[in-house]
Amino acid sequence: MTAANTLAISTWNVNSVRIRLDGIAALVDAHEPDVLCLQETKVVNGSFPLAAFEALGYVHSVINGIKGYNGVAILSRLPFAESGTRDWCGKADGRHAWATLENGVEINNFYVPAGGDVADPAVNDKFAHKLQFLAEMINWFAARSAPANRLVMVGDLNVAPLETDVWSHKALLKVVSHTPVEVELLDALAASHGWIDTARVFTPPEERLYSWWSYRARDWDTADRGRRLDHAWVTPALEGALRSVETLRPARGWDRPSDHVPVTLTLSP
DNA sequence: ATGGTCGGAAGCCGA
Repeated sequence: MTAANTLAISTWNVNSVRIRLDGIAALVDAHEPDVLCLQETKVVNGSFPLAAFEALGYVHSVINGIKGYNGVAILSRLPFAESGTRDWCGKADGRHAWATLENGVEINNFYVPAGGDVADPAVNDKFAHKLQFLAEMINWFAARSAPANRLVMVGDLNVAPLETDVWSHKALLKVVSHTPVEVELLDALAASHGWIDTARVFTPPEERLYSWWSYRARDWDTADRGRRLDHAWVTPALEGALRSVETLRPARGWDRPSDHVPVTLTLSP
């Protein structure tokens, strides 16, 4: 548990929760999050390794898994006042879970579709799905009550919006995750509810910042061809509560790493 | 240079 009156929330695309339990324990050692928001858990709810999380003190949970791919989960040391899951784009494909803590802070954990390889919705259904998913998020949050609500949104949003969120802006302009149409949708999502991109409060936009490096690189660290796909946003009501955002780059070099690293947001709500 | 490597419902598919 972090110090009194602080709330630490880690988001991590683990690329299989069952194979990443050692890494999760290492993340807990490093950041001592109160709440863990995981994506790509890749396991049905009945086979989720809850006991491993309970042993680390995360006795409260909401999980939304499907067989073999996708899947999200929120594991918490703090109790929930409410929690649930939601389907998007008419698919029960394990991409959203939410939980409201007893202090009223609502945490939304998303796994936005990656979008496939071709950045054209007319020929690539996965890209069309991604754009529709982001559009639904915009409408959903815009229709909610005032941004005075204390909301957190974290997860693998699969979009790197800033030029410094990718290793080469020019080289990735036509690569899914950094195309203008995706970036415009993510910007519209942020604007729709006044969301604050918290990592960029602490790391200036001029500075490169990544959370994902491909498995396919021969030497991910030296090549450093990363992208910032994992995000932690808060509504303006929590702006004054922001304390830190840490991106755990060393996790990419751990044994059996995920291709994403954890991002931990600390608030004094 | 259009490959490369992971993880799972495997021997392919999604990332």
